[in-house]
Amino acid sequence: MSKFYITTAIDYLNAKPHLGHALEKIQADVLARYHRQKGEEVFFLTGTDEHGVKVLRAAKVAGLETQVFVDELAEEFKDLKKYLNLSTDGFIRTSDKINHWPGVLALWEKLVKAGDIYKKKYRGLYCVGHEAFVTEKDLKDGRCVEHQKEPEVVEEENYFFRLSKYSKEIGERIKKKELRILPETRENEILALIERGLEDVSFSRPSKDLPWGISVPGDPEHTMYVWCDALTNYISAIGYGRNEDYKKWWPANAQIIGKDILRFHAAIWPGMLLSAGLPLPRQILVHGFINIDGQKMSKTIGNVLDPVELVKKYGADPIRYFLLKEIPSGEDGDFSEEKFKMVYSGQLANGLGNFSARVLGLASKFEKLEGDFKLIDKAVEEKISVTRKIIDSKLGEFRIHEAVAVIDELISFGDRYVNENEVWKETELKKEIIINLIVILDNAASFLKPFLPETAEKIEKSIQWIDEKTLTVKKGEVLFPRLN
RNA sequence: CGCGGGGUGGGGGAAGGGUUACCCUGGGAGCCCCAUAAGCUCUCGGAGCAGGUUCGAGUCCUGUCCCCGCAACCA
Repeated sequence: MSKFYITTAIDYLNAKPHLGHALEKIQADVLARYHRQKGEEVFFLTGTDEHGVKVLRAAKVAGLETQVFVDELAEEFKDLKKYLNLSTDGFIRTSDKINHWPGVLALWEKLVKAGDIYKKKYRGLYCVGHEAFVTEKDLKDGRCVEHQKEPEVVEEENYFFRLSKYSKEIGERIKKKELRILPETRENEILALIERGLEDVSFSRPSKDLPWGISVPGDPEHTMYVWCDALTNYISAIGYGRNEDYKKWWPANAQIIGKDILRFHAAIWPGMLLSAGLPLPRQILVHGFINIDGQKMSKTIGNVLDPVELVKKYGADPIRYFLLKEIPSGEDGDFSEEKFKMVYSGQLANGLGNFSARVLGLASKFEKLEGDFKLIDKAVEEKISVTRKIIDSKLGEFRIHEAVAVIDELISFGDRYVNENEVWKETELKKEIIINLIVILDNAASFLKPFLPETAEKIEKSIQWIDEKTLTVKKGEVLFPRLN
């Protein structure tokens, strides 16, 4: 049995989950469920990134001890599993000293042994207000925009990782598709960046500035910076640094991330893996951002949407459906409640829900349906097999929205089939047709399972097989009640 | 300034040199009544602007206007 290891980015704990987090998790969940359905052994990982100055500050603002703060927030991210109906197998937290830290320390040592960690002096503009370095763009007339203070030039010594050494190798692996990056525009983007040559990256911060994190082995004056700390979660979670289980799962078959962190995952992370002598992930799938009513989601605008609220209001499957179908997998998309309602009533209530009710209603007129469910209409058989093929290929290309669209098309085909055959007339004589319809609905449910697990299950429960040639049907509840 | 993406019927999206530009939604007409006042058929309606390449261009090129991202060591 082949394995399929899929990860999402770990979420940074400076705020609670928003709709964008939900999108990524749901996309990953579809792939995880799909591969499970194919009979593969799947491990689906999510988690949280809990270190760094921003977390420290957010905790302070909340008036909580840092660990307490992250514990509480991490719960909210964990809860997404329940609300969004995610089939995750693991959840890793970077503050987890038992499961995560050993992997981080082991990897750091590996990089040291490879001769890729070195100390270097760094000069930068330090803003006292920020308690951090600032860059030119934070300044206006030589002063920090936020604090109206002139930054000082400060020099400090940090550990660096020799990423430059792996620049060429990473580029080649990507070009050879050993490390596949989808969609292609993202691959082009990262290749262009790599062509220019990757620079070494800073791997630590002085502990006095960053007390919340993992200390550099043998040098408590320094704390690891995010790269080695956070990226390592993908292997620490499956045992790296603790046991040999990681060899079963690594390399990841798919790592789903947002477009904002492409560089880290397609450049720094592969560099670290190469240095440590570990295989690279097979593919990186990059999603876009969700706009709300055409506007960027932002705290200042105040349009940040809470996925949990939406799920409570509309249910997990409708929200999943919208995000999967209406947001193109690798691109930016738009969410608005108005648009959501349109899709809900058009596609879910009128489409899938109504079709299901139609077919189950027609079929339930028979006490028992007997017949040869293998011997179906050529056109129906063809439609189903084409649908299956397209789903397979679309999911392989990280085009989830198109996979959903093709299932919708099958439903639409079914609706046409009902009309064209005037199935409601002389029901007895139309038994063959109804059997075909059941086959369509049954297959649609199976196709839908990774996308809308709850709905698919409801449909499947309505069709009760007695044996290969006999079934009874009971009309279930309304799948998608009308919104008003 | 630079780099990247984009401007498609009233609204939202898809396709990416080749006959009548696809889907959802909206307007109009008809069919049907099994179903969640759902379904089916027909119909209305479209490519920012200006050029160019080509037998043929939403699709390639140039210019122009507009929109949106990114600018990796963001400490």
